[in-house]
Amino acid sequence: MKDVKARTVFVPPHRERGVVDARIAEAGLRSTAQRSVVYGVLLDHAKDHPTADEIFMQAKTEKPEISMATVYNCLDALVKHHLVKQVHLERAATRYCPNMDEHAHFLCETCGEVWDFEGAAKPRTSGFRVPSGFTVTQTEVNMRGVCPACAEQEVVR
Amino acid sequence: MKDVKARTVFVPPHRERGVVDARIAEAGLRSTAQRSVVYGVLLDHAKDHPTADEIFMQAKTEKPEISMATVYNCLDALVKHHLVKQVHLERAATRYCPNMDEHAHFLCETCGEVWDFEGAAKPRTSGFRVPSGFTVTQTEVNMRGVCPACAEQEVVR
DNA sequence: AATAACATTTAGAATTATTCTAATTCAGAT
DNA sequence: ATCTGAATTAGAATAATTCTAAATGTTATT
Repeated sequence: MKDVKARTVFVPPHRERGVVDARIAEAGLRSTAQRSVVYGVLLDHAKDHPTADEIFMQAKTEKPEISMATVYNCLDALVKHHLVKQVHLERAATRYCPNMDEHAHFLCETCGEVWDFEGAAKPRTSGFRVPSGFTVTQTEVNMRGVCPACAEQEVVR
Repeated sequence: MKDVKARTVFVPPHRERGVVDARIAEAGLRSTAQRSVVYGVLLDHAKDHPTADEIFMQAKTEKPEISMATVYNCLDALVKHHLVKQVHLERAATRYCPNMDEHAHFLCETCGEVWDFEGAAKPRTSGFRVPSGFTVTQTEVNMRGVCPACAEQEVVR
């Protein structure tokens, strides 16, 4: 009874079998089931900038045995191998972002949501005086303000 | 016995009696002894980007009754009134910076120290596509890499 | 296929940072 | 001097993250 008919599930292109694993391997990481799930979850929720806890909960639906410690381990490995960025916007849980293109993060101070703003050339130390002797390997730009939806609410109120 | 001779203590200009309180009041904050100490400590250690805990320990030497909760309250008030910036560089304790001039923060990934890099015009959304409807009130630029001292060590090793 | 060597995962405890609570004290206006 | 709301306090509570030691999985070698 090998070919029980599987329910048809839409698999988005970035989650196709092997694609995620291949990217992990390319980055020089041993690809394990857990890393694959964690990275996959992040790719699915690229716009959401989820926290470790949110990733954990989602990962559990795909792999119920996964533990929180593993989620942290995986995230650390992914960060170290430049597949994922940590985003520190608030005095709250760290968020994770798999979009490695140059972009800024915008935090709406009213609703707490986070957006990506695209832009700019790669090594943007531009505009700042980097003293000689310092090597800059990464730059992060965080903005805060009010998003359109919240601005709308203000007007109504 | 009113005029016991006080030991002569050097008071740096930014800590002169009243100056700190005046700044707090100007910012629209009620000036209390605790806020004054917390802000004063920050001004003394502007280059250190101390954590709440470090500020607490230093503040205690000036005002032993102060509590950690008050340090957090004060810092929140100072941040809200734009006398101090929160700096979120790592997955560690939030740091605080009383330098409100436009500048970037640089974290040395080897030794963990933080520097200020001066620069740039005020509302620097420059280089990023801010979608219409978003209002940006603040921008924070964080860089990471290796500081000169640590680079030196590398070479020697 | 079995083995060795090593990396990864796991559950749960431990630690650290931050927030909350309720009682007390204080600052500024009257 | 008194009043009122805001600020402070100690300590408990919560939340995020790290640590630990045992178990499991992976890869290279036979």
